[in-house]
Amino acid sequence: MNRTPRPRPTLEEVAARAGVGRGTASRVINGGEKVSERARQAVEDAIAELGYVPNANARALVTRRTDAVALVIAESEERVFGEPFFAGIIRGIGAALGDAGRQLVLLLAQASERRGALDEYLTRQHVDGVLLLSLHDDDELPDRIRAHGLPVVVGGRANENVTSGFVDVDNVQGAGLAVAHLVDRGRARIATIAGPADMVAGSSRFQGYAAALAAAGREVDERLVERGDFGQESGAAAMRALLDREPAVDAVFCANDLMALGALQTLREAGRQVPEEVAVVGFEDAPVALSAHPPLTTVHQSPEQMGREMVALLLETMTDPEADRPGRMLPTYLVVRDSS
Amino acid sequence: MNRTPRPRPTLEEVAARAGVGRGTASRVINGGEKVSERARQAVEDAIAELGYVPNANARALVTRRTDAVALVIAESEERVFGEPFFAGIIRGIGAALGDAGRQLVLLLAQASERRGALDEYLTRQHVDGVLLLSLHDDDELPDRIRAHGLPVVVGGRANENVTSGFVDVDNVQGAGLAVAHLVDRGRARIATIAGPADMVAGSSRFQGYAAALAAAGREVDERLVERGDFGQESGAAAMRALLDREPAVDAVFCANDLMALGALQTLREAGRQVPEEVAVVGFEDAPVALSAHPPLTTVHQSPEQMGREMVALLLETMTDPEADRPGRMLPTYLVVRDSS
DNA sequence: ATCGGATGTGGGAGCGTTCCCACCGCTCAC
DNA sequence: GTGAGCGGTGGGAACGCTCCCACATCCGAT
Repeated sequence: MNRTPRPRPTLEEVAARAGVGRGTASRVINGGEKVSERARQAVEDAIAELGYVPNANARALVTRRTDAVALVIAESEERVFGEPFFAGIIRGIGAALGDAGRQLVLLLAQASERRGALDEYLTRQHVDGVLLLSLHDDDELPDRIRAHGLPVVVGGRANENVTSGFVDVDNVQGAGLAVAHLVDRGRARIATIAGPADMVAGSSRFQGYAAALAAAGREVDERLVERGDFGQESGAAAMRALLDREPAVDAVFCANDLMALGALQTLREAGRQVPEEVAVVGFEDAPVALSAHPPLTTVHQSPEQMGREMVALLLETMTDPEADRPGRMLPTYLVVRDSS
Repeated sequence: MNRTPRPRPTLEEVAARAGVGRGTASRVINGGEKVSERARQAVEDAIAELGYVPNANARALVTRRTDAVALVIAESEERVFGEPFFAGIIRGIGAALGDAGRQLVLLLAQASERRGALDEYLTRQHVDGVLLLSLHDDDELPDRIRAHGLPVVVGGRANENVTSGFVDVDNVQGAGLAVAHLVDRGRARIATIAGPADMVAGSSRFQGYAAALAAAGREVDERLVERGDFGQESGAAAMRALLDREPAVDAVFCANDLMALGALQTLREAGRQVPEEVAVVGFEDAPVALSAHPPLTTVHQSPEQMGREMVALLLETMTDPEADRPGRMLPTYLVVRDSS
């Protein structure tokens, strides 16, 4: 049906039909001030009859804004759709943008060969701002984007010296919480399975571990430190190494839940009781933490709140690009379950 | 630095700098035919010096195309980021669109209250076409979109009588494969744990089950039919019901892998050997199928291919919106592992 | 010489908006 | 009665691009 889709009506046509000028019609559409009730009604009727929809391109051309914000995720589909962290943060972002009357546009920065296309898309005035999610090392994407005058907010810094606005979890504080808890529980030899040193989440959680030990008057014992890659298997391997080297270990703080799961697995295989003989604490409070055996004590972070915070920061930057805004650190808290 | 971000250069400025006309500059940018080497060089230099980037809105305003395609996923973040199916299909779509020089824009149709905003976005000439992913029942979204003259392709029909172009897995054929396999293995009492009757994936897989039994000269025995909701727990419950009612059951075809996992769990608890006493076959070939105990025999479908196919269909529709294009059914094949 | 056809080129028109200014008709104060 | 002020209105200009037509140039064929 309707084989010939007549061209979309323009504002001019709406105005003509309503018997008013183009200006008045425009005013009605844009929350019009100073329009008589009579004119407003006529325009609204005309819009309904014609099925008029404004052309966003024409509008953006003159207003220089699109009311859309891009969320760029620089990870493989596998990771994005694997970690529940992303679901949470996207929910937060979507909700906050919706409240602000803006549309969320999600872009995956998959293969690096496609990076060019992404760049173009962002640069060509399709969106008013960019949220960037990537826990990766030295990505020049944020700088490239900003070079084009687009506001950017990064979620989870890639390295310590980010120049742009960012929102991140306070990793140092969170790790400190976890370790202080283990100290409180009277644990004597508190080990850690740290994350990669070249990721902020890795290095700063280790930093928090060291700080909390220092606060308790202890020192970091290299024999009690192992590193993993945030994967479960690496956690298991690290735990084996720790047990070999230091059988007397009675607690371990893992830089994320997945590695904690691996540690739990190794401990089970080694016949060590958790938490009686060895206490285990994770970081993230991912859903798996709850269903682990035993349920995992872990540092809770809220991806949803992180998303909201990113949006808030971006909106501020958009209204006043000049102000130097500091990054935002989100607090964490400890969820004590049965593994400690 | 650069506190006053001078306005973006326009095409006119590029042309002036290169000492050519606006038309020539435009020609260079758009894969220009009929441009002298000299002019091309001058324009390219000017572009580089000025850091010129075309304004997509201005371009779209006159060309009436944006070279962007939206992928709308009408599911909760939880589901989207839970099922690996989505990761696969998005990879396929992204790759295919990239090959076609188009940008993928992902939109989540989360809370229904936000549906209005989504509608607007799609309608206002931001994208040239829409891919819709939703396995839900009676969604009017596709029709609304099409009413605005936007080409749409739906992935996985919601119901039998879809009017739009769609791409779906051939569920009937796949289920038939699975059941025929069980018949071949000499199974006598082949049960099924079907999906919801109001989803195509549910009803047509059941249909395939019935057809394969008929082909083997058997009839559907209502006592061997249970229904689940595609969740693991529902599969476990259904299996319990089957065992209670018909202890002699020696095979079960599950409408998806997750329910098969649940069934496996129940069988283990009931002390039944798989596959010796009871054979289990799933549908989907999700990653979990491989890591199940025992590894699950299942019907393989390729979400990635489905994504590519959706894009192909959409591109065709975009070049010729008139032609009535039939939906596309993708074939499946059986992956035999240790559970049958 | 003259012409016809490539090959390049410049720039006007127009895409559908918003912005803004000029202007209209009233009312109210003086 | 005059003028200031206000609610309301119409439409020109501009946003930055592509399209297309007119035109200028140069070549080889007649």
